[in-house]
Amino acid sequence: MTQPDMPTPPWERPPRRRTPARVPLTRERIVDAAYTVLDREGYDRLSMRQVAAELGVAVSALYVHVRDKDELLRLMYNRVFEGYDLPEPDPARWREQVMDFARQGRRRLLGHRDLAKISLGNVPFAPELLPHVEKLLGLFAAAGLPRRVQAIAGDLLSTYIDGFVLEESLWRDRYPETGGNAPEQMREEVNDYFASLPPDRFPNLVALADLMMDESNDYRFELGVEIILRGLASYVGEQDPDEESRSRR
Amino acid sequence: MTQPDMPTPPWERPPRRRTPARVPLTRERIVDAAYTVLDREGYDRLSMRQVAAELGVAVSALYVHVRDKDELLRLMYNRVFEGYDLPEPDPARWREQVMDFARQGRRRLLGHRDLAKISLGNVPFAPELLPHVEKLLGLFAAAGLPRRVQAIAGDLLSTYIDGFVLEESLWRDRYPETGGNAPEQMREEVNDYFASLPPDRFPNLVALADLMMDESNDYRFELGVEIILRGLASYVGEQDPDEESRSRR
DNA sequence: AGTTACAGTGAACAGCGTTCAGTTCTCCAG
DNA sequence: CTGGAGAACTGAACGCTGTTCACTGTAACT
Repeated sequence: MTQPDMPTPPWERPPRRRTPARVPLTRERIVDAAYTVLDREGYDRLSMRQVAAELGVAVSALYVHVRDKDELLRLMYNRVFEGYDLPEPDPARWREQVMDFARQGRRRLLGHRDLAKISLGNVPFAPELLPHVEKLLGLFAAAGLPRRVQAIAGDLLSTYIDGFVLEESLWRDRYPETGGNAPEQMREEVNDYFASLPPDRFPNLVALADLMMDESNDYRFELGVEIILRGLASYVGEQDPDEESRSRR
Repeated sequence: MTQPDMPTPPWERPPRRRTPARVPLTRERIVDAAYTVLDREGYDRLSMRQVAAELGVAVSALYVHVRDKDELLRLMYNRVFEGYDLPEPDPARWREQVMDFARQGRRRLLGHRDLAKISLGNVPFAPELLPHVEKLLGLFAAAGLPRRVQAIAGDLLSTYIDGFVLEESLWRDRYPETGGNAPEQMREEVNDYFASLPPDRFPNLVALADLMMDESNDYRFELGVEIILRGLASYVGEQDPDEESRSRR
């Protein structure tokens, strides 16, 4: 050990500890590993044991850093929003800005297998996520929406995004193999199925058979967002809807 | 035992077999039991073993009637729509009719604990459910919506309903005990939390604190549906949106 | 140098979905 | 009434799962 009264010569123990021999486990590393397992195995096979194995560590070691699997899933969820940078609200362009938010959200959820399943099980009220909620609300406020509409618009939009992506991944799960042209084949089969229904009992389904499973998820997604946007826009400048019923209570 | 050579008196064994001693297991009875377990234990504790125990039967007996747990969940999901009776489409009242569908959907999902979780994991394309999809589409067709909007409107609406109810139940799960006034207390706590945020960093959240967790889920739900309805209504009579981009492909 | 604090270990527990070789029961043909 | 076919159901087992706990080894501080 070093003498207390002598300065330590620099070559002796250069930094006090160069490499901690064992890389210490951290929440970050655990979440990283969890994402690796998620992408490789999918949500149903995402288990504490798999995550531990990915890190070359005993299962119980995880529980030192993470209360339980639920907390791990919450930590994974929080990361979905990392690096989301919403622009300053521009009242003139709020619709494009919200559409952009939606597109970005979908892209992030599609970035990891089954991530939508995790997202739907959580409410974005973790402290780390509040800045993002705040910014989205800012967009709606700038648009001039009534307060009550502002308060619900974020929910409505996020629910749609999560639900849409979840449905995308459900279809993917049902047609897992079949090589590269799986989505194409799936679309064809489903459309054929709808088209083959008895037209007297299912006139509308038959008539829309070609559109139920559109060739472009992107288009269907954006049309959905557009419908919501038009609904929101119809409230611009209005009084809080049903305001009097509130003061009546 | 009855004597072999004597005619059986009618009161002895009136029909050849009165009660089959063991009530035969059927899909119906299994789904019934599954709902009982779901209501009592919740989705996470809904297991094949619990269902079997509920029926007083070995686990493996279930697998004679049901391929796997996934199929059981699908059967449970199908029952959500049982007895849904949509009215004949009335073009003049399509908005009320759709709102009614939404209200009915939410009420059904709220009818059993965690049912929304099951609903979100399924697409309503089982043969038994197609009549309901057909009828909903009929409403949109009668409204005079463009075909592509018709094709997506059902998805949009169902996703919203499922997502909204799921979120309701997530909040319920987080505040399970605390007696009768749990929702009231929860609302207060959450609102206070939002109101206590630093106003310079979260101006919008603070400003909307009183509305984020409204006193009335009913009101928030219907406002969401109303937004969607207004968005849909804005398309009435329009050409298929982006139609030319489709023919361009 | 000895002590303290703790990250990480390995075994264990209870419960899960699913399978399968057997047993039991029902019903029909002879 | 008997015998047998076939379905319905059982019990045990396999390999998973989340979580806990007494333990070991290492690092840091006095």
